[in-house]
Amino acid sequence: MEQTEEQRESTNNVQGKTPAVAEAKAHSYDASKYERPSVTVDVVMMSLRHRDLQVLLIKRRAWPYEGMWAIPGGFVNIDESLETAAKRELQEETGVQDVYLEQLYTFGDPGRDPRTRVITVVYFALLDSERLQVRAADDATDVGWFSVYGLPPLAFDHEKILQYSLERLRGKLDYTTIAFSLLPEQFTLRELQRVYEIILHKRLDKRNFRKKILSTGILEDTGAKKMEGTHRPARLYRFNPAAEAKL
Amino acid sequence: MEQTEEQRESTNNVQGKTPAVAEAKAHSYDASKYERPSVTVDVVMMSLRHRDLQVLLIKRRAWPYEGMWAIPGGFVNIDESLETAAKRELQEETGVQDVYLEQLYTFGDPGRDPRTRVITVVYFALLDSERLQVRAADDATDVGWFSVYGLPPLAFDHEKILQYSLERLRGKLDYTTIAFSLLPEQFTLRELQRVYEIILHKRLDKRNFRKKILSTGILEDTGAKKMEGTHRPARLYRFNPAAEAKL
DNA sequence: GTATATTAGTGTGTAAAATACACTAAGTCG
DNA sequence: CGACTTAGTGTATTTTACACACTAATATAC
Repeated sequence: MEQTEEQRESTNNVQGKTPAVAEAKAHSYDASKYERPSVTVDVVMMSLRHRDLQVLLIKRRAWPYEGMWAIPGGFVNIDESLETAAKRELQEETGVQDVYLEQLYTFGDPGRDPRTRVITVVYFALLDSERLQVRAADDATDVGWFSVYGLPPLAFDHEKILQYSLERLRGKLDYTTIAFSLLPEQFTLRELQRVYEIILHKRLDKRNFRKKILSTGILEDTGAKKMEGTHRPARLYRFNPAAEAKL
Repeated sequence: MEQTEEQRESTNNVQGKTPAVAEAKAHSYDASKYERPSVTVDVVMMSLRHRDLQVLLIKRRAWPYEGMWAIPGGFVNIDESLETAAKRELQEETGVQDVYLEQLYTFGDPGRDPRTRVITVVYFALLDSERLQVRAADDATDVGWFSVYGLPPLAFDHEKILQYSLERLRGKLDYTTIAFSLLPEQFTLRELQRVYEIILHKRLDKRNFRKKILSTGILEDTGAKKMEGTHRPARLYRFNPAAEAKL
């Protein structure tokens, strides 16, 4: 579970790559032309933790980039879809299922992994902060959550990938319902606003925010209230998928 | 040049796949786990022809989907980047270079090709209509341009891919300068408006359109005029990349 | 039980952007 | 020089975005 995509890869190379090359050469073809790249799936998993947008990273224990942090990933099995592979990664790393998951981009520059040609299809997942707390104690030796606003040095081209993830997330915020996937089923308007503020990394006006969200009809008042702390309790809302189109 | 991605694939399989499987089996591993998928790049090439948004397709000459039309594509060489592979495809099919090119999406469902596992990274290209006319006579036997609004039956999941291409194109129209890549260096405002109208598939108000485009400062008056037909000549503009940010 | 602290919740006026809409200008051709 | 055709222009209206400050409801300390 703490292995990164690239660690597993090297295991694979020993078995998969060499015979193909040998066969190609035996037929006097250009070996490089018929050699197949490895295909992996990396999953950028983001969640809100401690009022911060954080990403799950894994510490590498072998060359290259030994000791650096990396986005978790693994091989795509020959008979599973890319999305299934991504869900499997997600399950292995966080134990969570049924989260928001979308394909982000495919990175495949020949030089990105010094060992062999690796094409990696990157997925992007958003995890409900509440369900995640359960596994917080699991943050043991070499798996960790990091603020996207203060990342450690990253292996491979993973910094670029996280940069791109953040851009995509921001871009989709106001014409999709992506923000809801970071919250539990019921939430207050202030909590929703905080999601937007953390992702956009700027303050929003409370009245305008509420006006805009409520006018779409995408929220449903549960009738319940959330009491925490020594102040007025807040209404709890629920996302109404029926009104999805309105955003 | 008239081969599709999948035709080439079958040639490749004979050489690449078998040895890897044999090796895996010899070690008593699950063969499917270490078998590598093929990776191809498909390129959706769109252009404006005869006041219509058209896409370049290739007719398949072999099983599966024999006789059906498909998006052109080919293998990614082991030492070339995905984008380089896409440019190579583009060059092979149209002879055109320096066009707008972006990565669209990666499709990799195990069942999408009945012969073997193929993961295809799809790129999306927009070609300047003018430069293309030169090669119009080239539309020989099994390469053809088709209106995106009246597609023939397509092989594989290619209809879905074209659908997605069109969505992406529309989505990017008004916050990028993507439309300019469908026009020659100099063009009239009416021609630009026509690009928007054809892509969005609806009429736009002439005055509002001009107001909006000109207010961004993204166009530069060349001073020249375009005279064609028996009516008032139109100003010729040029895209000003310096003002790109303003859209 | 009342004062204090803390967050929830609400409305209005102003500026900017999007939309609807019709006539004059500059060419060609007969 | 009249008829035809496309280029080019402005204004009023509606909609949307933005700026901005007070009251409401709870818990706690005294």
